Amino acid sequence: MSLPIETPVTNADKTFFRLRTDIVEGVIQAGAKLSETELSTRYAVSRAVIREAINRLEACHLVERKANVGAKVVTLSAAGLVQLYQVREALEGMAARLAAENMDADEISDLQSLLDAHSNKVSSGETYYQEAGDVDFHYRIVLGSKNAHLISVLIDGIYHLVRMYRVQLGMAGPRVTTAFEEHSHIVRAIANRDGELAEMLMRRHILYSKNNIERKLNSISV
Amino acid sequence: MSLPIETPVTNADKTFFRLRTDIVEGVIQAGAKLSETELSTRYAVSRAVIREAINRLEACHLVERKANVGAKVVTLSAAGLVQLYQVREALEGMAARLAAENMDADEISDLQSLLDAHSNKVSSGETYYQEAGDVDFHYRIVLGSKNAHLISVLIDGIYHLVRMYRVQLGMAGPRVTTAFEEHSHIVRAIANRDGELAEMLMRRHILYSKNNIERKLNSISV
DNA sequence: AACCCCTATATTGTCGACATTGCATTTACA
DNA sequence: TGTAAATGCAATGTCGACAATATAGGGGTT
Repeated sequence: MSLPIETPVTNADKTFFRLRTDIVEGVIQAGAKLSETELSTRYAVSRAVIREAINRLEACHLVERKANVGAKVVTLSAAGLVQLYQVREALEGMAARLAAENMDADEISDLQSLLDAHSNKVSSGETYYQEAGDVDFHYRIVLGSKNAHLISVLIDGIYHLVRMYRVQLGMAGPRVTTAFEEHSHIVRAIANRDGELAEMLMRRHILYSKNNIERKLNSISV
Repeated sequence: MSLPIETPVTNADKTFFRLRTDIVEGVIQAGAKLSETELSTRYAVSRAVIREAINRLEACHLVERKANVGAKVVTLSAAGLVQLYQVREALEGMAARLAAENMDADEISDLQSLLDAHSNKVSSGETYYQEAGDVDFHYRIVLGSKNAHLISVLIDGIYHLVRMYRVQLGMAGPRVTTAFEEHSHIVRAIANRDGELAEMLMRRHILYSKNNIERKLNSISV
């Protein structure tokens, strides 16, 4: 996959990435307190490095901080999930519209062949690739919008939270075939340079996705 | 006005707010380099405080940072403005939709009376109050969405950048009466609990606003 | 004269120590 | 006995010093 890899250069970068994956994957529990001193000994770096990492985690809404008290990992809730998907709907809808206007031809054909590849994997029953494929698809459209703000908010922020919900609710690969068809229709709209339709389809796609994960969440807890 | 005021508690908070206003108001020029040592002497705080402030400024897209090199204030451009307003359109459109669903009755009547007050000020020719009134209106709708992500991204991030464009392009009070009518229609849609219409109207309102400021920008530079 | 390498300097990254704040336990008083 | 002030502790906030890195300038070579 041709996704731009984030390359950590400084120690604070590495610590930030480690902490982020640990939080998203649930190694550090949701709602847990992040003690600066404890983390600095655990990761063998100074408290300044930990502080910078925590500040960045706060910026992407994975932890909440209170002055003179400390930082906590965010807690997952049904309300939070709904709000998250509302923002996704707005932003990714716009991203699809802009992608229809701004992606160049070879990017679109790449996207189409990506979809074909996924089609093969799915029909051969590879459940592993499902989430990766979904993520890959959405990434390309967001990047195709060529809008730096959109890209930053979604890829650096929201997607990590979305993944945190997915992982911690144990969503392996739901509604595969239907989602695949929705992806197809979106790509077709983009190829036709129909931004308005692309936005509509993307918003519905995310709405369905939200309803699905929400149902799962309600069936598990409370 | 009943806007929630950010209260700085720590030294890093104060420094962050000071730096932010200095950047938005143009006291620190767009594109200027932010030297940690220089700022620490200028503001009489340690470099750690400055670093934390700069990190937060980076999080809200007011400065850009490169590892082992330093931080620069963002530069304003026509393309950047367009992208910013595309995000605004998506997010505030959704905010208006959610406000129509989630604001309670007294919040809506407050919003209505706010609009009436502005109407008086505008017809009496107070140009000063125009931007404050506009900001106040948009703030209330965003807060009325009751969506924490939406609120955070817009109020903590995007609005400061928008204001930076306004201030540095010398936009005093453009298209007052037309904007006021647009506000009226949006409030009416919200009062009727018509989220779909509220979103449409808000998106158009922001589109018009973008076209206006864009025209101004093109007439000044290049 | 043009190019490359090397060195000097200034800036950022990292660290450990100290100051200050919040919280829990204890103690004094009504 | 219940409440409230006082105290001790642990965590965060802040600081100055040291280490690592990038950039600019000079010197040497072809």
